[in-house]
This record gives sequence, C-alpha cells and structure tokens, in this order.
Amino acid sequence: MYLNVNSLNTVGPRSSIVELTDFICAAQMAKAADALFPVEDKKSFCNDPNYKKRRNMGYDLWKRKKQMKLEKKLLNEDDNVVHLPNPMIGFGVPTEPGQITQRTLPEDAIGPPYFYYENVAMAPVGVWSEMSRYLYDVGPEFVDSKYFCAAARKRGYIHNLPIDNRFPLFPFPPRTIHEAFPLTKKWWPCWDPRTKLNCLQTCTASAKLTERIRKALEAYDDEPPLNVQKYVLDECRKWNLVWVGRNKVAPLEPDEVEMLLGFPKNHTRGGGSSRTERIKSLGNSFQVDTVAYHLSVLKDMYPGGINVLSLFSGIGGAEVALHRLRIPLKTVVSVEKSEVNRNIVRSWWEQTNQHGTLIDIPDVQELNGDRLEQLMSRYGGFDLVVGGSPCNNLAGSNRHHRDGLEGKESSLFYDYCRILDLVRLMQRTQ
DNA sequence: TTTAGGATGAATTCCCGT
DNA sequence: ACGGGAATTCATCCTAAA
Repeated sequence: MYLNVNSLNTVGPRSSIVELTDFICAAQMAKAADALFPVEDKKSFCNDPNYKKRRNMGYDLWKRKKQMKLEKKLLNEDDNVVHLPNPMIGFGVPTEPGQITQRTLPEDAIGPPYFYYENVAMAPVGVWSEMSRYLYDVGPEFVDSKYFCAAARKRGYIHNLPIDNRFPLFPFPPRTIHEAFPLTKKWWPCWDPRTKLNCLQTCTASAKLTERIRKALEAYDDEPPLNVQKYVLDECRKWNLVWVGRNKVAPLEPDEVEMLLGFPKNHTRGGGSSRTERIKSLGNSFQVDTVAYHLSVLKDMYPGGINVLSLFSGIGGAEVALHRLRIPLKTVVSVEKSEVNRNIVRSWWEQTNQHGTLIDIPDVQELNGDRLEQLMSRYGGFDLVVGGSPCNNLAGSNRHHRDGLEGKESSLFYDYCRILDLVRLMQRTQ
C-alpha cells in the first residue's frame, strides 16, 4: 500500500530486496496519495475563492495547511490559550486610559512573600499557559514598554502584587525618538515615519551597513525612489538605526541604550566589558520604568526596606528599579551566572552607597533547600522573589534553538519555580 | 584570546480586503 | 470569518582580523 518514506532514511542493514521492488518514485507516490483524497475535499479546493492566487500552492500543500490549522484550533480550545491584549497595557500604564485596579488571585498565589516573574510576550504558543500553570495559575500581565520609554519591549509578567495605587518613576523618560535623541531631528528624513524604536536586542548593526545605506542614498539629491526608501526603512527598523548625519544612520551606543532602559549612565561600564558585551547585557535586561511601576506598590508596605531574592539578575534591573523607587534594600541575594554582570551589579551597589547586604551566587543550582534555609534564617526571610528566566529558546530572533520552555537555557524557568516554592513553603509554615 | 561582522528563517500577531 | 501580506523579534554560529 503506502511506502513509508522514513524507512528509506533509517540506518542499519537493509532487510531484503522487497523494498526495492516496492519502491516507486516520489512523483508516483504523490499521485497515488493524491488520488486517495476524498472528492469533496478536492472540490472545496477548486472552489476556493482565492484559488487563483494560490494556484502555485498545489492541492497537497493546501490540504496540509488546512489540517494544521484545524489541529491548532482544536489544541487551543483544550489548552486555555493565553491571548495578548491590544493595546498591550496590562492592568494599565500611567499614560493611557483604562486602568484596572482590582483582580482576584487564586488562593495559593496570595502573598506575602511576593513574586514577580518576567519573560518575552511573543513566546511559542502554549508557553505562557504552561508558565502560568506553574506559577499558581496567576494570569500574566502583558505590557509593552513603549508606553514607558521610546523603545518597544513586549513582555509578560506573572506576579501576585497588588495592582492599585501604583505610581511611576519621575521624571518620565523621553517617550519618542525625537525626545530621546534631539540631535537626530535635524537629519531625520520626512519619509521615515518612526516615532518609537523597536525592541532593543543583543546585537547592533555594523558600521559597514550604515556605510552601505549612505552609498545607496547619496545618488539622489532629494527624496530617493520608493524602493530605496523601503530598503533603508526596513534596515532601520530591523537594526534600530537613527539619523546622525546627511544620509547617515547609526546604531545606538551602550550609554544610549542604558538611558532608554532606565539605567544610570555608564551603568554597564563597571564590568570593564567591551561594547559588544555591554550591548548584549543590556539587550537581556528589564526596562526599569516598567518594572518599577509594578513594584511601586511595595513602597508603602515596607517602609523599613525589603529583603529581595533576585534570580537571573543580569545587570540588576529589579535592584535599580527598587532603588529608584526609594525602597531601602536591606538584603539582596542575587543569582547571576555571568561574572561581568555580577561585577556590574556589585559596582552599582558600591556607587549608590547601599547600606544593606549584597550576596551574589553564581549558580542557581547552588540554591537548594539547605542553602535557602541558611540564608533565610540569617536575614529573616524574603519579601520579594523577582526574576526573568532566560528567553533564549523562546525569542523570535533565535534562528537555531527556538525550542520552547524545554530548551537548554529557558528550562531554567523551572528553577525559578522550584526556588519560589521552597521560599513560600518555608515562610508560610513558620 | 578577544572582538566585530556577516549569514542564518520562522513563529507569531496585526491588519485589511474579500 | 478567512486568507495573505506586512511587521516584529531579550539570538547563534562561524570566521577573519586585531
């Protein structure tokens, strides 16, 4: 009947010559399979109103796509799929109407201790419902940081914090490209309509690319033709380029990214790292104003300061947010793999004259029950467990290993859950 | 040994016309 | 409601130069 194509690729001794006699070429196979599809199906393919447009698609491909869509739909209805809000403002942002100040949390999720978990919003389908399931069924709050600064940053946050009486950091950071980079206004062409930057990532464009763009533009005195405009705009959007001269675009410098993300200038310089390293660390970080807005409700609750367990700290986005909110940091236990990042947080800690204690731990596996118990008995438990686990295997930019939550780095999410569970268990049974 | 540059798609959502 | 196009995306791997 059917020839199993996979069997042709199996390694090992071929069992017999029967396969040879059974073998028919791929075209014949397709033809044979094609004939097996129901006539009704074929009719609906031919009667498809967009059939002309999709002529080159072919019947089998059309059929397969239809099947995939159906399967997906069935899967989604079973698996309480999470939908992204539009506009992406979560329970509300300071600058837009439509605040929500009340929600009901599942019984198991009610704090303290409080937790605040972050990751990319555009994760593969099913990932956010899985993460929500592991975090006591709390629904994620999806917020785009373009409502807080001049760059987009679509992120989901699962937390059990109160959501009334939030307040933003002051002063408000610049919220358009022109406000953030006034000098670019002079060179900004009228055919570039951007007012916000796209997401700040871990790589920047090369000087060579900006040179290619300059060459493409200098052939024209006034406005370039539409196809050239499109090429330049596509590259500018892809690489977050800004205009710095006549026909000249440039990528953002590390200190400019620091400003957009709400960090003090030269924050990442402390590690003694290269430009590339700084851009990478920043690309993996929180947007401070966004996170601070959510954490601001802690200020009245803990006037004497808080103990923080910060997992996957990176360059210390959560710590900077709490500090800028003027919430005293009594104890910060910071888990971060990268030595450069640990140095950055350490030197920030010293520069801001913190009075509390900073403990850094390089490996998250080191935080087992014993170690946690030791830390908690010494410093009196944690008020907040904050962290964003690695997004490497969830992010759209990843061509190679976008494997979902079970991926090599992103599966560290389960360590966040493990540790949070331990902390909550120990503190609630006291 | 470190750093910059180039090549490398696909998953997902939004939007708009039919 | 549905399909197709446009837009967007906390990246990785390899190589050559420094």
